[in-house]
Amino acid sequence: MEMDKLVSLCKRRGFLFQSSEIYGGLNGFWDYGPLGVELKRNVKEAWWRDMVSGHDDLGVPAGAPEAYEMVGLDCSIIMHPQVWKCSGHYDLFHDFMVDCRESKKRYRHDQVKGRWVSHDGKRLFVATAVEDEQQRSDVQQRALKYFNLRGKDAGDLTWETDLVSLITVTDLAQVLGPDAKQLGTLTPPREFNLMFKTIVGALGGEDDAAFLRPETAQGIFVNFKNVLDSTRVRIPFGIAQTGKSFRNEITPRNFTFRSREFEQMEIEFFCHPDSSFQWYQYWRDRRLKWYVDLGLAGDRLRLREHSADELSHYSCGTSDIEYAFPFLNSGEYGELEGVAHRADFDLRSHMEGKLDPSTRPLKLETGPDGKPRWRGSGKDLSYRDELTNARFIPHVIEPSAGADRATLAFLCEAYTEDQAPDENGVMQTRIVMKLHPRIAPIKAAVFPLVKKDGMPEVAQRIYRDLKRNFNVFYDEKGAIGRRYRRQDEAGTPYCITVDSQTLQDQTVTIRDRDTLRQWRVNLHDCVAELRQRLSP
RNA sequence: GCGGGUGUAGCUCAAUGGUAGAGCGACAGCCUUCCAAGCUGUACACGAGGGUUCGAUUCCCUUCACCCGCUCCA
Repeated sequence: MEMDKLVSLCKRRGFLFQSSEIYGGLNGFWDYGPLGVELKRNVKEAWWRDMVSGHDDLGVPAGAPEAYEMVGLDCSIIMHPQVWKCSGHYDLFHDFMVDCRESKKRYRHDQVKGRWVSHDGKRLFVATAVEDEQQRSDVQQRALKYFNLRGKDAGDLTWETDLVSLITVTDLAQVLGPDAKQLGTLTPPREFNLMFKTIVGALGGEDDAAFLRPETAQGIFVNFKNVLDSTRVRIPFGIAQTGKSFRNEITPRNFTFRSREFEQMEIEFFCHPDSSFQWYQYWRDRRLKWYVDLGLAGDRLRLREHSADELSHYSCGTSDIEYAFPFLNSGEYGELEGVAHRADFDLRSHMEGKLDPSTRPLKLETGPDGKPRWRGSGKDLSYRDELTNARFIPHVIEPSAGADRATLAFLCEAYTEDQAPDENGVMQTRIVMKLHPRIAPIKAAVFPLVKKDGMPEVAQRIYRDLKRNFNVFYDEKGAIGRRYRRQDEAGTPYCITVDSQTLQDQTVTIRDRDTLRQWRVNLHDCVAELRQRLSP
């Protein structure tokens, strides 16, 4: 499937529009149209129902170590700035970058290392961005090459310093960039604010800076104690939240896949450290199955377990649920959801202060003065087992899904072109969105076969009956075939048609979107018929 | 952020330094007894800003957006 066909259909039928389109659009922002908003709401509602409100707190789900509870939360988008300092986002999202005008490459300012060297009265800083062990040899080779010397002449070079960070260099004109052949090709370091900054208070200045959340998860961690104190939940349990998050992506791309404003569906699942790996496996498999059950079956969906060197030091497992989006190259997958074992990193960070994720066991990150880089809340976020009186900091499993990415994947998977006969029996190309009935924006359309003989009146009564239960659509205009095809493009799974036989025996036809099969049911049974077919 | 490409009606596309045309779609009406192209009619567009010019949708510059590649991000 070519992506532009789907993009065109989304625009044409009102699934997705570019944000602020009449003003030329805004990079990285998208709007959901009348069909799109129904689809995305259905995706979020299916997630909430399947994970939270419909969860059976008493039973042990297949694959789970034991029964568990689920509760929800909806926290503010703007939180105390200290939240992001302790979570690590503040440091991580404020990188300084330098670009190379010659090689067109971009580097993190603090990660570029190099040495001052001089030869024949010329002095320069040879920079490198290769891995630690190879930095010295890379610097030497490139210095020799620059001065047009052979390897055996390495002794002619005068090294003024050992490897130092590019941060220490003020005059970029004397720098040989990591992939450059000429001097002075690096731009001055520029700050990348990956968190959206805003001001709290009408008279606020820089001291009142706050951030739009880059993830919903931190709101759950900072409310962990509130939930414990107000709900009687006991470990193991999960807190779920859906909501908007914001990241100032450098390169928004690929339709809605990488947006600057996006919606997440996240669970933080709190459990005992001893059973955390079993819970990680449960959530990984459970979340994959959710996508399969809603229609993402097949090769385009996969679970990818992160390799050991990809994992954070504190994590003993992370998996991505990925989908082979049509805009990616063959063999490439895009992340729909990450299921991460986060151990006690987050709760401890909000207690003690920002932890250094590269330490094991985790230690507080300290500044140049030896004091904590960012102070935590100082509140006790440990958990006391009321049966054993044991006190511990829970470990966390985090299934973090993108609502817009899931919605986009469902759209991509649903887009189908097949052949269907026209009124003369000639096969015509048909565009049909084969969305799972649970997430389809319109559940059924009701038509009178023709606009006369009392058929519209009967069809309207059926429409009103159904409308109390489902989002259904009534249409009496034009040829019946055209009305069917319109609903195919909207992804409506069923069409109910009143014909002349209805007037005799009170039955109507129901047409299946995917098979084009039709069968008759009594018009009073339409609600029951649909309910049975739309239930999870 | 860099390089390349693209921007004309809701969608897909055309033409032109002298005031834009088609197909599909939409709407109104007619006709239609089950899978889009039967008839009549209607509405709707040169992404934005500036420049050159008597005159710019067309040429130039800037900008915005989208696509491809790199980079980046996770």
